Amino acid sequence: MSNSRLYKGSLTTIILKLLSEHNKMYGYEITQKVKLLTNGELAITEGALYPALHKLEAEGILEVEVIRVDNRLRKYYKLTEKGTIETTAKLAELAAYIKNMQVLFNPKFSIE
Amino acid sequence: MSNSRLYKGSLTTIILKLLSEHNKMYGYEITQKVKLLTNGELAITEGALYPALHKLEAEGILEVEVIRVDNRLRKYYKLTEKGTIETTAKLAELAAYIKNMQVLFNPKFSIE
DNA sequence: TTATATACATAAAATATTTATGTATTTTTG
DNA sequence: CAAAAATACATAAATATTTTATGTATATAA
Repeated sequence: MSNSRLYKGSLTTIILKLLSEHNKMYGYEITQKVKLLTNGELAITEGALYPALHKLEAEGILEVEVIRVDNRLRKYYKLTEKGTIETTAKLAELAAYIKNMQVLFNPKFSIE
Repeated sequence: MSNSRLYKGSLTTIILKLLSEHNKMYGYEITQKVKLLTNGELAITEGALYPALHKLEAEGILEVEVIRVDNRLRKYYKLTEKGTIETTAKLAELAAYIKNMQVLFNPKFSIE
């Protein structure tokens, strides 16, 4: 996911956000969408993505639908009801993270 | 560091940024400063902090000065010349991370 | 026809962090 | 005054996430 360690911990949030916007997506599609949106700067590795999707499915956050297209399999994932709630929570966490990084990196001047 | 996984990978960047502003700080002081700035939302655990400081010292990014205050030890860390360069790189990485999260999530956020 | 793109998968290794301890001194509180 | 909390360091086992390295197979582009 880029040589920067900052992305660690962001993968689940990114997946859920994309699925909240696109209704259903399959794994490969997610990698391409992220690459496209970030101009190739962020490339999700398959070794990280697929286990993450399987975990979210096992937790009941995503549900899967397998479709055969041109003799190749696609596993479409979409948010469950629980997943929609979880996405809201993850977005709140991201907002809190950003807020805290903001105060750490844009410190207002202090008297000492 | 909070129950949110998003902070994973941010610790080194936070340490370097604080040291670039405060010249020298000791470990416990860093934990308190972060807690104060984030209103207690982000608490750096000692189990994460001390190994991170030792690693940065071993890499020549930080140098240490041990001082005895009231019969208790303090290990003051400050950026080396290499550490100052590394901090610039880390801040650039943070800017890139934020830019990419921005296009993925569209929040308003800037370092400057 | 060969390389690349599409599409999934897993396992070993690396990395970072949490959780759980540990030591020891100083300060605050009941 | 005794107990608890705060200050200040440290490490080790467990956990979680990601990278790196493979693997399978089909479709399309060069």
